[in-house]
Amino acid sequence: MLKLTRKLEYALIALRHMQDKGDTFISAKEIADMYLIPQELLAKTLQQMVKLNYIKAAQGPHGGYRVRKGLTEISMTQFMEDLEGPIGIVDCNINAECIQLENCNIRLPIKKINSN
Amino acid sequence: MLKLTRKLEYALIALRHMQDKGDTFISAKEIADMYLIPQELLAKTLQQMVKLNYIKAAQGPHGGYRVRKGLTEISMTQFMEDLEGPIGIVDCNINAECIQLENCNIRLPIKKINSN
DNA sequence: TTATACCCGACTTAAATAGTCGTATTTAAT
DNA sequence: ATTAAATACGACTATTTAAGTCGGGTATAA
Repeated sequence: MLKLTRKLEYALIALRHMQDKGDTFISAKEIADMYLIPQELLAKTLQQMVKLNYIKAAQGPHGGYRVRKGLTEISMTQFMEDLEGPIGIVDCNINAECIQLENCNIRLPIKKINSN
Repeated sequence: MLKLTRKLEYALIALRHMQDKGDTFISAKEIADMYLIPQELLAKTLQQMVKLNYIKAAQGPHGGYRVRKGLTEISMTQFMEDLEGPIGIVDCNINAECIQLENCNIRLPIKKINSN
């Protein structure tokens, strides 16, 4: 069982909920209450999703969030990476600081796996 | 970039090293020194791998570890799960305690993803 | 009998996730 | 104008998980 982070889980729940509601703006509070999610945390996540242009926000009373118009399919992997940063099989390819570059015997195999 | 845990990384390095050495027993210390890995941690991981029957151990002087005879291909996913426990996309299917069972709107979608 | 190495559990430290709080800003409604 | 409901955002704390350490035990070759 690959563990989704809570954040991601909340994001998915909220996203789905918003999709069901169409154009209507839904407040973070409303979603948090409905699914028993910590409101502040959800709010922060939603704000992040706004920046990522997955959803739109409206401020003020009766404000809230709704999915961005034109958003149809979301790639799960993309969504995960957007919210949590890059996912891959070890960062030894990026991390040039690795002290065992010379010795490392798994770089090539890993590289192959990563590109799959 | 999916992050491997260090443990897994160390396990792979060690495994590969042992593969190169064939039948010869290699001590945890030797591997740890060569790849600058914390010895105790590596040792524990190797012990785990023994239990999982990936490798064999020999005690006493000139003892150490070598890959189990007959071990040819290793499934990466299997290996990961063996060392780190089950990997999946959220444990809401297992976790019957979940307080939002009723409301949850992502269970079915997740279920689909998990089985992929 | 000694030194080397595995075995194993308990412990500590460090890092990442999760969650909270305070304050500012926007805006609809009165 | 004022108020109340909402987002925006950064700083903080708490919790959980991963990483690493330590101490005592057992096996065995020399």
